[in-house]
Parts: sequence; structure tokens; C-alpha cells
Amino acid sequence: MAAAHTPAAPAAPDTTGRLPGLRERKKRQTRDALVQAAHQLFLGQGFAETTVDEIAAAVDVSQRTFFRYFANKDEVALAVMADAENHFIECVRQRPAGESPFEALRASIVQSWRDLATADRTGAGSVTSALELLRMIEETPTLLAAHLRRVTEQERVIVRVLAEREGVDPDQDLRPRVLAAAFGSVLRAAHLSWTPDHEDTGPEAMIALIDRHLDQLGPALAGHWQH
Amino acid sequence: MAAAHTPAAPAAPDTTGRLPGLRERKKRQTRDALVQAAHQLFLGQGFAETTVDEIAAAVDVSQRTFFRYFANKDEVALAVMADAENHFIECVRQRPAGESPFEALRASIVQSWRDLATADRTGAGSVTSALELLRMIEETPTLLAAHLRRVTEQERVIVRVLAEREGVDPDQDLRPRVLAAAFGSVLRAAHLSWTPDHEDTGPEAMIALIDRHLDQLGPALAGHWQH
DNA sequence: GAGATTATGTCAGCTGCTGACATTCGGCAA
DNA sequence: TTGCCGAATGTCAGCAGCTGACATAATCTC
Repeated sequence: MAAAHTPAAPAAPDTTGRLPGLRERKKRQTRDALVQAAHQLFLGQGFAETTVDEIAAAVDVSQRTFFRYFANKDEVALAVMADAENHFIECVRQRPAGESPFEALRASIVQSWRDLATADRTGAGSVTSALELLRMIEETPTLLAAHLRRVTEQERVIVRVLAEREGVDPDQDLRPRVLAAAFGSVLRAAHLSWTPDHEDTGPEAMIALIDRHLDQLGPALAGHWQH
Repeated sequence: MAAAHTPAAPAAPDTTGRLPGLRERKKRQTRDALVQAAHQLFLGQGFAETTVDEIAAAVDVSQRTFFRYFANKDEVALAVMADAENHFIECVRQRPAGESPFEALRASIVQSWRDLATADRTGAGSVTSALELLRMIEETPTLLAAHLRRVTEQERVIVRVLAEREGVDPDQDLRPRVLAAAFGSVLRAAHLSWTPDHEDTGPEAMIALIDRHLDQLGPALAGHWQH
């Protein structure tokens, strides 16, 4: 199979144009099945309470096979998030050059959430289940840790994209790093503020929440707040 | 002993004024010994390559006892960092009200690094070893994950301190959260940029680096960068 | 010094995760 | 079709992280 634990399937979206062949299809199939089964078990009985053996058994593969698809239990839980993050980065890449870096990032999350609502690829990737997953991550220390690490890795990619976009050297100019870091952290603050009060299925509530947070970045840095 | 895995010793800096008694002293003693031994082993042979048994053996206690002091292997590695973070928060608390929130945070890290250079509490808590530790954390996925999680917990405390300081409601006003998040992430970006080029033992090099990053927060958010 | 607390040791056991090797299955050409 | 090659999977053994339960030894309190 693919190199050790490079997320096999979604990383190679058929570059060659050739249809994938049975082997590839089966791989993607079991991988998707593992993700879905894990997701379901996790949300049903909790992350720590679900063993890898259970997940493997649910898909009828050996535990060893599970670990050939995912480096660890965290990874299968964060698989859908990883897809969403990659999509976000793709959005940033395709943003018109007329937008400022900050505007480009801002427009990209909005677009990402909307796209997520439109395309329901895996069948479990809807907005509501993404929000459920997000909540579970925040509530599960191990997962939160792994997630945060992933996020910082993605930030490095964003730094490169931003630097290239604006034609600056990311090793010389600190702005790409600083912006990526600040933006990402505010985004997470928004996620943390999320409470599934009203059963708003769409992504608009989350988008509004994110907007409100980003709007406060400038004011938060400015002098005193009140008195 | 103390409640399950509430960092026993440093959390209670003798509130009662009474001198601690033999039992308490011994507890702190073995705890410090564990931290120091672990630190040494980690830096010497790597985090993953060091087993808990080794650490316990080095201090001549059972593995079980180790896990009564630290919830997991990560925790012992991050113990010194945790102390530093607590000190930082204490600095923020004591910052004069005249400073703006952002200024208060900024002054507090500077002060924290300087204080670290001055007071060499545990004997292993010097600036150089703090920087070594920081590097090790960034290089060790598991540790990085655990560290990031800790940082976000500390951010919640900072949110409360800032909100109280400025007299705003953190559940209503998003600025405390946003500022804490942005500040923390930029701080980490600075840590990541650190490279131990010149053997600058003092904290001044790191302080300068942090300053440069914080200076870029405004510019990074502003329109386009160049062209 | 006796009894109550509390830290520690010991032991058994589960779960996450990995290397090594055998086996089966899909891809491809004679 | 046949038969071979390589890739995916299964099986097995084993280590390391971590935990509950119970016994023992140390400290504290009176």
C-alpha cells in the first residue's frame, strides 16, 4: 500500500485521469468504512471508550490493518477535519489577488463552510456532523491535543501560500507567520464559542459567529476597552 | 496524597503560612527529582526513547508512584513549562491598570523571561534549559500536542484576568478571548522562529524575537503587504 | 505509643501500537 | 487461461503506557 501513513486516499485525487482500478477502489472503500464506523462509535459511546478492535471488527478487518491506514486512534477521528482543512487551503490558493491577505483568509473559511454544506461527499461529512465532531474534539483532551498539532501544521502551509501570494519571503518577513497564527487562533476561539442552541442545520450560524470574532481582532489590539 | 493529578506541589505555595512538615517536603522532593531525572533523560536520549520505568528507576521509586505524581509521560516533560506559564499569568495579574490589555500582556512575557533568568528555582529551570525544552517540545509530536493543549487551558485563565482587569463580561465581549488567542499564537510563532545560533545565554535574544513578532501583528492585518 | 492517614510497592491486566512473517488477492502479460 | 509479481491483509508475539485493587510502610495526630 501507500507509503507509511501518508493519508492514502484523499491525498491523491486521481491526478492521472485514469480510473482507479479495483485495488485502489477497495482501499478507499475500507478506509472510508473505517472512518465512518469510528465516527459512529466515537459519537455513540465516546472516544476513550471505543477500542481500535471494535472499530476494526465493525468493518471486519484486523486490528493490524487499521493501523496500516491510520497511524493512531486520533488520526481516524480527525480524518474528516483534515479533509475540511485541506479544502480551506485550496480555497485560499484560488482567492483573487485583489483581496488583502486577511480578506482572502476570511473569505476562504466562509466559502469552506458553504462548500461543506453543499458537497456531502462521504455521507458523514455534513455540517451538523462536522459540528458534532468539533464538539467531541474539544471535549476529548487527547483529540484536542492531536487536533491542535494538526492545525499548526496546516498553518505552515498557509504561511507559504500567503507569502507566495503577496510576493514576500516568509523567512524574512514575519507577517505571513503572524497573520496565519493570529487568524487560526481566532478561528478556534470562534469554534470554542459555538453552542448548538438553536438547531440551525446550516453553516450560516457558524459563519456569523466567525465573522463576529474576526471583527474583534482590531478592537482587541487597540488601547483600553472601556471605563 | 493530593487529589488525583492536580499538580500537587507548585499549585499550593503554602497558603496557610505553616511550614510544610516532613511528608509534604518529601513529596515535593520526589516530585522534583522525577522532573529533573526525566528532563535529563529526555534531553539525553530523546522523549520516545525514554521509558517511564527508566525515570522511576533513576529516582528509585516504582512506576506506579510515578503515575501518582504525573498523569502521563507528557506531564512530567511539561512540568517546568507549566511553572513558567503560571508565573506569566501572575505577572499579568500584577500589571498596572494604566497599561492597555495588549501592553500588559507584552510587558508580562518580557518580565517573565527576565525573572526566569534571575530566579533559578528548581536548578534545572535556567533560561538555556528552558529553551532546550522548548525545542524538544516542538520536535516531539506528542509533546507538542500536549503542550498546545495546556496553552489553550492557560488562555482561558488569561481571558478571565483580562476581562476582570478591563471590567468587561467575557461571555458578552469577545475581545478578551480574541486578544488572548491572538497573543498566544503570535508568541508561539516567535518560539518557532527561535534558532540557537549564537550562544546567547540570556533571555534578551528571545525577548527581542518576541518583540519583533508582536510588532508585526498590526501590519499583518492591514491591507496588502507589497507589490 | 496507638490508631488514623497517606504515600508507596506489588501485581495483574487492558489497550495502543509495532515488527516479522505467512497468506491471499488484484494487476498484468504470455 | 495460466501463471507470476507485488500489494494488501491476517496472525502472532511483544513492548510500553496506564489503571484498579490490595497490602505494606511511612508520617501525622492525639
